[in-house]
Amino acid sequence: MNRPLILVIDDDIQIRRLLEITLRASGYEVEMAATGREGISIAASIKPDLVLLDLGLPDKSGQEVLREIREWFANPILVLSVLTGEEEIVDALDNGANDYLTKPYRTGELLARVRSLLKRAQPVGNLPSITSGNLNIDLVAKVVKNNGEVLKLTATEYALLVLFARNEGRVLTHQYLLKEIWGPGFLNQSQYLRVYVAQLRKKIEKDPNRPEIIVTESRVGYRFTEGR
Amino acid sequence: MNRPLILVIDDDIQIRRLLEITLRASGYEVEMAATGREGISIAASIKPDLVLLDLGLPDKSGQEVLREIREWFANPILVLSVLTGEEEIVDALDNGANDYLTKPYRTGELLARVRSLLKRAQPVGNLPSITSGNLNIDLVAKVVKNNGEVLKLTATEYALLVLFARNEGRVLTHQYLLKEIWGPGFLNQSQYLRVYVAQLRKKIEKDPNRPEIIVTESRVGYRFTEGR
DNA sequence: CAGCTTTTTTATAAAATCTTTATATCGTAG
DNA sequence: CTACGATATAAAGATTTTATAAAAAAGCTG
Repeated sequence: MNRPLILVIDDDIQIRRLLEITLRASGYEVEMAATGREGISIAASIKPDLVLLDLGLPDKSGQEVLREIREWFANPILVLSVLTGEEEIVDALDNGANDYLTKPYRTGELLARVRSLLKRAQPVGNLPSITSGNLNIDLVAKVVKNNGEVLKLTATEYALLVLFARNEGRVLTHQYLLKEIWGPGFLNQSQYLRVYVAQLRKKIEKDPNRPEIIVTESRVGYRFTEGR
Repeated sequence: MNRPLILVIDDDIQIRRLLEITLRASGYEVEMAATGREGISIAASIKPDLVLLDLGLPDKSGQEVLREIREWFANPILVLSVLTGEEEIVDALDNGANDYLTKPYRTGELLARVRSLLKRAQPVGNLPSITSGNLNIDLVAKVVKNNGEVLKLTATEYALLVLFARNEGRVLTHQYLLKEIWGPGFLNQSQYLRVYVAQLRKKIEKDPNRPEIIVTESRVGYRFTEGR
């Protein structure tokens, strides 16, 4: 394989230069972008193996850039953030960042993270089916089976279940779920979620009163887990 | 790895000499600076593994030096202060110091702190996860494990634990913790902090009555440490 | 349009979490 | 030793969040 191609999106020319030197010295191809907008368009044209994104961008908020790139970009994204940005980092991870570093950071650590991210083989979310515990979701036929028995789900229930199953083990926030299923205009309609989660539980849980598959994370969201 | 390089910034020649001897005898490289300005420029050129900074400097206030160095310097900074400087210490920690010692201090303690700060040269966690002692925090899934066993934490407990873990070894002031977790309007609600620290201890400490992971720094804050 | 399904809204009980209070404990200064 | 300020902790009280059924509205389909 060729030398991996890394796209650096950072508005600070100093940092950009430093990163370029460091990364090239470690055997990577490097491309640069100074703004979020530029970054998005370059990423689209060169398809880098990894994106290094500084969250403190001037034109678009780094989070927005992240979300936008993530819509079609599957390779790892490593974000840089200032030390104080606790919240920011959590948001970034929610928005699809694979890893993060806080500035100031050590060069060795940066390189190690980059290596580790690149090594990780693309899982690629294009599976024809998802199986988790007793549940099997055929994404092509759009059929869900529980212990081999076909479940009757409405379109919304199905979309929600697929979203959960694709993110097994991790907490999905109310916001995220609402945005993905109903759209960004529904961020405060958490009641929808409660209703649909209850319906799903009624159909997939052994004992809907003591849910084990879709677990509540109070004040945060829900977590889908199967197989302990 | 080489012998760690320590930069001592102190205006008192007596103390400087003493520190130099002590540190060299323990196997460290040592550089000296007598003023804040000098300290900054030396630090910039030699990139020490640790900075030992006396807050009572003549030319610039120690706090200023601290802030300035912290803009680009990522390695640990240990500050020295006189016993009465309660306020001073809190400021220093908020300005990015990793740890502090009050004069007069015992040599053994100084060396222990130095060792502990240096040891924490990130071995690089793989994914966005933090591991510290028996604790493992998966920031993506938002799962905390203690000896492999999943802990049930509320959102606030989780946020607090993450904040601690991301600043391992470092004293976090009450103010800082309150501001980060509850917001700037809660700076005087230190009781919240006590309650939640107690709850966390109950969940992660072997013996909550003799906490080893979240340690109280009376009148200042708390320190999260694992591995001594 | 009539009948069926699905989504959205409403209502209410139950659960979980946060906040406050009360009391005990600890450590230090005098 | 005593008193005081700071800390620890349980537990009560208040508030928010969640679960669920069921009614109302909206969509579909033939």
